[in-house]
Formats: sequence, structure tokens, C-alpha cells
Amino acid sequence: MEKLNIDKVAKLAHVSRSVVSRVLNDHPNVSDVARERVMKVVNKYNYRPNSVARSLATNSTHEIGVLVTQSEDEALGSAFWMQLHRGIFEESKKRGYFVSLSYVPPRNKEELNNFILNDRRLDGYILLTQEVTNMVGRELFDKNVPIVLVGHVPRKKQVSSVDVDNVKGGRLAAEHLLGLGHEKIGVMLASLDMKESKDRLKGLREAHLEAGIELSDDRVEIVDYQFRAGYQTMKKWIESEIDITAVFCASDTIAMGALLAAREHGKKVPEDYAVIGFDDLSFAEFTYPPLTTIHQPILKKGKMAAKLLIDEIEDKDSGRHKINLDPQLVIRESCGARKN
Amino acid sequence: MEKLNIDKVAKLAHVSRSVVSRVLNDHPNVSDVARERVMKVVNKYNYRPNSVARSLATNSTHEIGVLVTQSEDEALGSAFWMQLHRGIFEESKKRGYFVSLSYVPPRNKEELNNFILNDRRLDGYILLTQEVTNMVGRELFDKNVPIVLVGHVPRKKQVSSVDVDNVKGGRLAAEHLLGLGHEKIGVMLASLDMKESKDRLKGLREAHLEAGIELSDDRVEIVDYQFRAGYQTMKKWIESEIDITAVFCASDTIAMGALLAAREHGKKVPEDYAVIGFDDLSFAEFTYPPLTTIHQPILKKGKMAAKLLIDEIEDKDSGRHKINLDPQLVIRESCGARKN
DNA sequence: TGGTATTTCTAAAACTATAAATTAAGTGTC
DNA sequence: GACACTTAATTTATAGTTTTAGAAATACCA
Repeated sequence: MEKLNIDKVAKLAHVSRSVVSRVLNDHPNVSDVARERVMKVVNKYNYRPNSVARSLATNSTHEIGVLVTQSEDEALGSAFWMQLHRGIFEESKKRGYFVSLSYVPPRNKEELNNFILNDRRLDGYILLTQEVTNMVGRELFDKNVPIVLVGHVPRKKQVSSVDVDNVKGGRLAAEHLLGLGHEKIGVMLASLDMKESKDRLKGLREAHLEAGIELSDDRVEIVDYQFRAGYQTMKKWIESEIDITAVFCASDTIAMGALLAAREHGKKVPEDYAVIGFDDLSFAEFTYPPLTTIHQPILKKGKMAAKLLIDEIEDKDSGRHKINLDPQLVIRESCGARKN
Repeated sequence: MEKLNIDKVAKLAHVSRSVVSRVLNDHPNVSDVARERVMKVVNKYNYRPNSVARSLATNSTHEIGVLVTQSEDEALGSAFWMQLHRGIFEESKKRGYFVSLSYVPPRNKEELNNFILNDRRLDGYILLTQEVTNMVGRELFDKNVPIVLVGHVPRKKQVSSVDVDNVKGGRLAAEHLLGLGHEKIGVMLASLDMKESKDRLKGLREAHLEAGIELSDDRVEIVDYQFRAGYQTMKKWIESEIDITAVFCASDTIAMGALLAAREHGKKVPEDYAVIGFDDLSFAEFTYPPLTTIHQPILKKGKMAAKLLIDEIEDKDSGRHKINLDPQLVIRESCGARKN
């Protein structure tokens, strides 16, 4: 009655062990009589093959790892991360894969590589890393571990990756603001150690250059992706009477903080300051005023990453891909432009 | 050079296979000389035992499952969920356990139980379930699968569980509002299919009863845990000129929506409406005005759940526990009371 | 120094539960 | 009867842990 295994099932069904295996794995050359006898026992005792043993024999666990090179509190603080996770999850589930999450300290290439190399528990990895340092060692390629990078498209290396075109995102935001006549734009960016920050700044710069307007370094502030950071920076700016008419925020969460600080100081958005966000999170249409922002397809990003990884694991497509998703400007009211 | 296994290591170190196993698992009766020889080879080739084979032999994977009986988009929509997850994660990591996440459709007891029963991949489960229906079947107890429930403390069953005292939470909120002289309180609650909603309502009712004030059913609205829901409900109430002076919201996210709707309609908080939230999420002190709310120790909830589960897995403590954490009133400005 | 006790080692086997390749047996056809 | 085909049984492989029995080395004691 207790622990059933394939041998006991075979005995109960009066067939050999391999017949049971064949039936359970839909392999050919099993007579209807034998199949029926096996299934009867399987159903009666609700037998399911031990997945660990199966993993050992097939050398695959049907489980992928999501490695986040951020501390838990950073990663889990953001609605952004949740959307991404959801995308990964939905796709994995559809394909019959489990997902195991791990947080690896940032800037610790050694630990990351060892982790991946030493653990045969997982079929592949999605690395959520924002660092410019190339976290993936060469030894991983030799080992042929399936990997997909998210949030950092490396130049030459033979890894698949998914990201949003952050240069374009920065450019879209700046073009919108500049197009509305703003010439002095305050910028709240996350750490420039992250590639996405660098790229957004690059886009911002390009648009300014084309418009013949200078983007002053004095107006670029490095903040983290927190409501609090947006609030405090905006507060500081207003109190120091900084000379700007518009604010670019590297996330909607930051923008929300900025909106609150403005309101608390009696400033009106968009009349006194135009504010543009980034991400287009679910609450963006409910801020006051509704937030103009750069939409990025986060859910799709997650789904894509999982799809590429699982394709590679199942060898459906061993080619490496570099996906660069398109961001889009979503015009609402916080910049004063008419909706189109 | 390729795939090392324990036999090859033994050969390289000129010892028997059992010595290698002994060394790697810190078992006694190994001489220093032998240990050193083994470690030299292990380090040189960076050998790590195959974790799947090890799991098969030891019948433990060092991985726990977190089963969420909500669809991905519901669960992942909330900052609440992230905090909880973070707690589970931090504790698991500290104890050397991996965590695998799964979303099981709600109200599908069959699928949930089969999932747990049939998968020997995981050492134990944390069930995040809010449903009143008892999702855990009796067969699980016979099988002796370690389980901890979060968010639903069952009455008799022999399962460990962790929750916050929601009756007390509801009571604290109502007492605060009633104490400030509010006699007509609007209530935004999540589905009464969830035990936590029932309990909060019970607490609300008890406080009203003791104050000799009626809590009218007309003023109780069922909403989901979304910013949008709070916004729309508050808007509806204001436009229909409902006769209330205070609003209880079942989460800070809902409260934030209510605050925005009030502001958009030119109503002042707390002068026109006192608003109290629930959860004390990180942004609660940054709303406008700062939100008075019922703090619940979400992080601790997650940590506790993981701790209980892993204790049970490792048989450090086979007793079942029912943890009921204490909520606390956090007074800020949205109800008009003086901070203490 | 001899004898017993203890520790450490080896080699082999059992054990975990499966998949898959190989071999054997049975049946059918020409 | 030879050959092909289907089906079943046997064996090997996956990579560890753990146990056993026996051998070797060392420790302790008189």
C-alpha cells in the first residue's frame, strides 16, 4: 500500500518492468492487453513514476532556474519584477516546466558561475542581470548549459538574450518632452552600472543633440527604483528651486513619488512640471494626473525569455537569438499633450 | 575531463568510493590523509556530486514548493504577495533550501492534492490559500507530506499554519474610527469567500456592537485587491452622495485608489472622509496624506512559514503549530488623529 | 612483546526508481 | 524452414548513499 514503484506495479500487473515503462511513456510495441492491465493497476493505486528517478535516468528535470543578481529586497520591491516573473511563469507552465527562483548577490561572478555549473538539478537558466560586467563566464559555454539573459544584451558572446530597446525608450521620452517645448529636463536615472540606465541616458542625449539642446549633467540624478527616491529627489529639486520644466523618471514608481512631492509643494502637473515615467505599470493610468510614460512589454519579455530557453533545452532551435523589444510612448496627461 | 562521477574521483584519489562519499558528507572514520587526498582531487576538478542522484538516494531534494491557489495575475498583482514571498525566500536560503513556485487554479482541490501527492520532487509545501473550503485533503496527512498553510488557519486538522489575527485587525481599525467619532463607516472588503475577509468583517462588527453603533450592510462593498477597485468604489460612493464619514479599506492599495478618487472630486482627507488602510505596505507613509493603516508583519509571516516547514522536514520539531501574528494600528494622518 | 580492541580502509553489494538498449521468444508469411 | 515483425523479458545505465564483511593498521594494556 505504501510506496509504489515500477517493479511493484509490474508485479501487480503481471508484466515486466519495461512494459510498464513503455506504457507510461507512450512507446510502441505494447499489446492492448498488456497496456490495459498496466493502466488498471496504475489507476487503482494512483501510481505516478518518481520524478527524481526519472530525472536521473533521462538527465532532465523539467525545471528551470531564474537567477536574479539582486538582493531579495531590491528585486522584490518592484511591480516591474513581478510582471516579468509572471511572463516567465506563464510560458513555463504552458510548456510543462517548473521554475525555481534564486537570488545571487550582485557582482559575484564566481558564485554565479559555480552555482550554475555545480547544480545539475535544473535544465537551464534565465539570468536577470542588469550589470554591465559580463556575469557569464566562458566555462558555461563549454559546458553547454542553456542560458538566456534578460536585461542585458551582450555584444559578442554566444548567448540568447531578451531586452527592451532602452536607447529608443530614452529617445522617445526626450523627443516627446522636447517636442512640447521643454528645454530644461530633470532626469532621475537608476545606477549607471546598469546597462539599461546607460542606454536610456544615451537615448536622452541623442534626442537632445538632434534638437540642438544641451542636457546638463547637473540635472541628472542617480536614484534607486523606489517611490521614496522619486519623492525625495523631486522635493529636493523644488526646494532648491532648480531650473527645470520637465522631469524624466526611470520608472513609474519613481514618477509617482515625484508627482506626490510636487503636489505637496503646491506645484501643478503638467502646468508647473511635465512628468514622464517609464514601464507603464498597471497603476500608471490611475495616478493624478494620469501618467504619460514609456511602455515596455514586460510580460512579453518574460514569456520570450522562457520560450527561448525551453526551445534551447528541447533542442527545437539551437541557434542563439538576441531579441530587442520595442518600447512605446503612451500619452496620458502628466505632460500636457493631447491624447491621440 | 568531462562528466566526473564519484567513481572517477575515487580512482583519481586512490581511495574507495565509500571514502569519497564519507568525506563529502562529513561522516566519521576517515583519516586525515585520505580526506586530504580526496579534497585535493575534488578541488582540482571542481567536482560536486550530482544532486539528482543524491536526491534519489537520500529521498530529499532540499527544495520546497510554494503553491499559490490564485491565478498568476491575481497573486502577482500585489506588493503584499511580494513581501510574503521575500520572507519565505530569506528563511529558505538561510537553511539551504531552494524554492519552486507554482500557481494552482483556485477551487480545484483535486488538482492541488494530486499535485502534491504525485510529485516527489519537493520536500514540503507552503500553501498560500485564502479559501474557506479546506483545500487540503485527508490523504495528505496519511502520506505525511510536510505542509504549512498561510492565510488560512483550519480548525481541527493537524497542519501547521501561519496567519495574522484578522479579527483583531478589523477590530483595531473600527475602534480607531469609532473612537474618533465616526459613526457611519464605508467598508471595502475583498471576497467573503476568503477567510481573512470574513474575519476582518467580524472584527469590524464586534467593535461596532461594543460601541452600540450599527454597521449597515449597505455600506459594505466587495472589491478585489486593486488600486482600480478602490478608485472606482470611492468614486461611485461620492457621486451617489453616500452618507459616510470614514472608509475602511481591506488593503493599502485599495486605500490609495480611494484617496485619489476623493481628491479628484475635491474632497479632503481626513476632513471630508477619514480613510484607513490595511497591510502597511512600504508606500503607505508616502501617500497624500500619509495613510493610517493596520500593520501586519508580512515578512515575518513568510519567514515563519518557511521555518515551520523546514523544521518539520528536518524533523527538528514534528509538532504542529498554529501561529497567529498580531496586527497593529499605525496612526498617520489619513484619519485625522494625532500621532502618538 | 603479545594479545585484544579500536579505528580505518577496501571491495562488493544493496538500495533509491527509472529509461532505454539488447536479447529472447513468439507469431505469421512465403 | 528462413526471415520479418511484434512483443516481452533481461540487462545495463544513470550517480549517488549506505551497509556489510573482512582486512589492515594502529592503540592500549599488562
